[in-house]
Amino acid sequence: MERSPITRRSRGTGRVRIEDVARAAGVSTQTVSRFLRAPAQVGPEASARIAAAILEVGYVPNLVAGSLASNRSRIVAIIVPTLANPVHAQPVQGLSDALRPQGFQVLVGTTDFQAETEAALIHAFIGRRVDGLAVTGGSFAEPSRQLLEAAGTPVVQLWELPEQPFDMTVGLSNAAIGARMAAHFAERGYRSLAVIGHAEASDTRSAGRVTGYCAEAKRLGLADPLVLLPQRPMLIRDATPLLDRLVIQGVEAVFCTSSQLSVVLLLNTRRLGLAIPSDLAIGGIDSDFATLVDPAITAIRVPAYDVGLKAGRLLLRRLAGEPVPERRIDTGFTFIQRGST
Amino acid sequence: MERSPITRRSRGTGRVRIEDVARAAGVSTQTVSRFLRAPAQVGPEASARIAAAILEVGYVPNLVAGSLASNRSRIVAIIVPTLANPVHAQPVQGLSDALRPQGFQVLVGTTDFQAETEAALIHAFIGRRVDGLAVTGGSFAEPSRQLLEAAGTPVVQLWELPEQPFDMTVGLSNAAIGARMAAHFAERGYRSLAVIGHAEASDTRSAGRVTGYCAEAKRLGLADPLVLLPQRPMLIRDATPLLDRLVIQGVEAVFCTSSQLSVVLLLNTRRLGLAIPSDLAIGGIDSDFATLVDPAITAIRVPAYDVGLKAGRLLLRRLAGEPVPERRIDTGFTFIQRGST
DNA sequence: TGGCGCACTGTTAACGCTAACATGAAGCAG
DNA sequence: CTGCTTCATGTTAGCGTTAACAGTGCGCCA
Repeated sequence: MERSPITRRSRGTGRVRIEDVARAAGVSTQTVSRFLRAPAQVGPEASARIAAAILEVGYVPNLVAGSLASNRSRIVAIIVPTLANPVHAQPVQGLSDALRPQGFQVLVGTTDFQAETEAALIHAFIGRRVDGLAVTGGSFAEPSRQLLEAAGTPVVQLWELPEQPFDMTVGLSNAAIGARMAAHFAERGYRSLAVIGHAEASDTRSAGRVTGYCAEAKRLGLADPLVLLPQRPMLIRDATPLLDRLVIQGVEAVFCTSSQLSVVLLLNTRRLGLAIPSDLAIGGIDSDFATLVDPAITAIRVPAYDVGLKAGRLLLRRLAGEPVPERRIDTGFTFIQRGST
Repeated sequence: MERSPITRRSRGTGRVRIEDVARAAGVSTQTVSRFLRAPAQVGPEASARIAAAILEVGYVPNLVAGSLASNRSRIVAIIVPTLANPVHAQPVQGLSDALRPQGFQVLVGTTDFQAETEAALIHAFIGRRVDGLAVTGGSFAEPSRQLLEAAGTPVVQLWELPEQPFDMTVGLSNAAIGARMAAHFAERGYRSLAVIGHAEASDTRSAGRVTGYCAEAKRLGLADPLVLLPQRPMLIRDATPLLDRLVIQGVEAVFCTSSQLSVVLLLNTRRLGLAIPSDLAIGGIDSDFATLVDPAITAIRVPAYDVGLKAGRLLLRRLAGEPVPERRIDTGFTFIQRGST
């Protein structure tokens, strides 16, 4: 069985390689590689010739090959439920801004709130050998945990502050948000409180806010707040019955745990002839529209951009091999008093 | 110069490789590779043993190595100005949804409207050997064009409809949007029109809408609309002087070229005692809040999600080697009449 | 003057996968 | 039974880079 000598078709991509640069500059490929990754290690004449050669031949380094050889991809992935909601899109922006200066790129995956999609994304991202991963929410399924542990990929959870994070976490306390609003209402002299949350059990964020709000009301000696949990997302026509209910119950101040809710509510008070805040005080979560309505809405601003930014910085520190003393970062939140309370 | 035999430290990552699966299943690595990429080519017994072996040894394919060998990364990149604005975040979601089922991942880059950042991102993405690229807006700088042409990467431009796209494009005509609103106003009997746009020259979107609006007004024999181009982004306190101006000039209907603008304007009409639409009709661009105000705002909905989705499908067709007859896709837009006109 | 360290550059062998080609067995028409 | 095709699988040689190691030459100090 004689084998014919190399007649095999070349697999080359025809693109400029590091070798072409090396030849044009009269150095070895390794020197070119060093020039790109650690310029300080390369002498001035060689640097000048390499820089010229790169422009001359039009070289764009193949980062895929580099990743394979170095076992570092310089890619960080982020998993969010959806990009349609700015509260989830902003952390992606923050992460991207933190990482870009260091030459990292961001892979995004959206789950549409499906746990199995999240698991599939984690699998795919580990396959891509991402250097780090940011995941919205607090809990992964067991196979994902094992996968991540086996891969040793640094992971940051976003928005949650579990006592024992899986690896690292950046978030804030929703209970503290609720408590802060309750304390504000108490301070302003409102005695009869209510809160409108979200019925879906998976929305732990809203649930935490409701819990913190009620706990603080109790601690301050107020009556138990009226807790309303509409089933559906809030629409404009749902506002009137809700408001009726609040008025009938003699509620003086209401906290809406989502940003849209407070705006919808406020826009509908006028129809019922309610004066804000004298007949009813409204507190909510901040958004662009909280300041557009009249009166502007007292609100708590959650630092969505910061969550991503700080997650990115945490990952960078870890990837640089620096110690990360604080594996659990509380971003806090901002309370903004406006006319509605 | 005798060289000592292999004492070199292994560079292996210690992770499970395709070879481990092959050994456990009693087949060659190539068969495992085929099982993963083209299962139909692998016999049933071998398939069963490979599937079992993968679970047994906990194999996660290294897609970086695969990309290098096959020269296909199964990554598509998208460049947007910012993710803070839903109109730009939505196409990312659409692209992601179109590509995920086919095993593609999405790399996002944000430019913050800086041309040089865009160029740097394009360079980095080509270095990553992305299989396709979606870019917001119509024009790249010359070095980027050359880079993209040399790399042969399929490119979709988003939001624009140039006569001669660089490669492919998915967008809509802003002039048509303006014209549609002008036609609507004319049809409803409004004779004295105005438009509030955006002064920044880089905002070609707003400029196109203004142009189309005025052209259609002229075509319909109406007087030239009053064109207002506020310098700053619209704040609540800017609304009153603008409204004053509209009233003084006897304007009957105004078109706001951005979504927030129309809401701000409408929310401020009440203070001035203006009745909508009898004293002033307001048309705008759709957003969540267009239906929350009273009256709800007649608006044009731009299909941001669809722009990304269709861009993704276009790229997929191209990457599958299918012919792409329509390199220029007009997504159109939706006109929604509500109470404000 | 010799020895040592430092700065710079070069050589070799992976990294983990897949394209291209090869092989062998089975099917099948003539 | 021959020659041809098809199917399933194996073998070989990269893909383009970087880690690890090996010089080489120079300056500096004892």
